[in-house]
Amino acid sequence: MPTSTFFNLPPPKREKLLHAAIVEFARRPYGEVSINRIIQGAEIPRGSFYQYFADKTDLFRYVLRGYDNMLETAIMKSLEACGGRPLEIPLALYDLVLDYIRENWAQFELFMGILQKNMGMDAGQLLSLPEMVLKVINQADWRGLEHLEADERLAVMDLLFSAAGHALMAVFCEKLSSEESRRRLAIKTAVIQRGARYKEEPSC
Amino acid sequence: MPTSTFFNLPPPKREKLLHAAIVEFARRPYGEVSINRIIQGAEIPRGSFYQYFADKTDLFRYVLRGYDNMLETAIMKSLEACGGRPLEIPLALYDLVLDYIRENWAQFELFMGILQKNMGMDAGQLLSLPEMVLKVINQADWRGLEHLEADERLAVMDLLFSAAGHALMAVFCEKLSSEESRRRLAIKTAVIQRGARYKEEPSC
DNA sequence: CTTGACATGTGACAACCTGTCATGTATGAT
DNA sequence: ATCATACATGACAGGTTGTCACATGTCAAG
Repeated sequence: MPTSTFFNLPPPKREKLLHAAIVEFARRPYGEVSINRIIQGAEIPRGSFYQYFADKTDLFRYVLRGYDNMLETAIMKSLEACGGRPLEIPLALYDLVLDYIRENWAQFELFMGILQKNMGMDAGQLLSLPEMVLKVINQADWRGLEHLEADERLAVMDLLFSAAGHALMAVFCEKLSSEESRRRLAIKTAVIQRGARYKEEPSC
Repeated sequence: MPTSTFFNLPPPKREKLLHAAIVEFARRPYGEVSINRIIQGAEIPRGSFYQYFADKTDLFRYVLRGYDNMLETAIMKSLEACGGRPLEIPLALYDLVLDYIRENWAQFELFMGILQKNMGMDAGQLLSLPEMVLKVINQADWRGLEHLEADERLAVMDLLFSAAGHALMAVFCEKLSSEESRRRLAIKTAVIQRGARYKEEPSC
C-alpha cells in the first residue's frame, strides 16, 4: 500500500509519477523495471519515491489495482450486452475489450503490456478475476440452460473466461489475428455448449 | 543457446553449473535470480559463466528446455494410460504428474518452482505445449466420439489441457488440495463431455 | 621438443541498480 | 514566534550485470 503521503500529493504530481510508472512497467518485465527510470520520468528525487512506496512491488500492486475496476466494468457490461446468457458472456467480453482497445489504444497497450510482461509474477493473483467470475455466475440468467449444479456452472465459466483471456492475449502478442482468435474462442464456446459426447446407442 | 564451449565442458562441471542454476531459478523469481549466486554455487569464476552463456535468459531458456522432454513423456504416457480416449487424457495426465511429483519430489519441486516463479516471463512460450497438444490430437482415438471437426478437436483439447495445467498449478501453489483440484478438473471434463446446453423443445 | 594458433579460464572493472538515512525545508497550530 | 509534524532530498553502502585485457591450457605441424 502506498503511504498516506502519496495520497496527499498534489494530483498532478501524483499522476505524473503514476504515469511514469505505468509506462515503465509496460515496457519491461518486472525484474528489469528501474525505479531510477521511473523517478526520472516523473522528475522526482529518489528519496521522495521511497516516501510514497515501500518498494517496487508496492508500486506494482498499486498500478495493477487501477486496472482491476476497469476489467470489472468490462465484465459487467458484457454480462448486460448478452442479456445475462452465461455462455455468451466471454465472447461478448472479447468483443468489448477489443473495441475498447481500438478506441483507447494507448491506455490498453500499457495495460496489456503490463499483463504480458508480468503475468505469473503476481498479476494473476492481483487482478481479482476469480471473484469476478463468481459474481458473474450469480448474476447471470441460467434459466435457459439445462440444469447445472453450482460446481458445474463454475466449471463452465472458468473454462470460458480462461479461454477468453487466452484469446485476448493471443491477439495482443500478435500470435493470431483478432478474427482468427475470435473464431477459435467461438468454437470453444460452441463445443462447450454442444458437448464432446461419446457415441450412444440410439435411445428414442 | 549455450556456446559450444559449454558443451565441451567436462560433464561433472557442466552438471554442477546446471544444478546450481536450477536451484537458483527455483528459489527466486527470474528478475531476482543472481548470476553471482549461481557461479558461487557452481564454483566457477564470473568470466567463465559468460563464456558459456550469453546472459541470464540464455541460461534460463536452456534450463527450461531440459524439462520439455519430461513433460512430453508424461503426456504420451497418459495418452497410452487411457487407451487413446481423448477426453480422459488431461485427467490421466493430472494423476500421472501428481504421482510423479510424490515420487520425485525434489526434482519436481524445482521444476514447478521454476514454472511458478517465472511463468509468464517466457515459460509459456518455451515449453512447447501447443505442439504437444497437436501431437496428442493426432494420435488420440476419436472414433468413440460423435464427429468433431479438426478445429473442434483442437478447441476441446486446448480447453482440457489448459484446465489440467491450472489444476496442477493450483495444487502446487497450495491454493487447493489435490483432491479438490482433481474434482474440479473432473467436473470440467464432464461438462465438456456432456455440454452446457440451452433447452430445446422435446424433439422425439 | 618447440613453436604457434586457437580454445578456454580469470578477476578487476565500469556502469548500473536499490533502499536507507541524516539533514534540510515547508506548513499549520498554539 | 515557537514548535511539532509532515515532507523533500541526494549522498551513500552494498548489491547487481556484462566486458575485457590478459593468463593459461591444448594440440597439430615443423
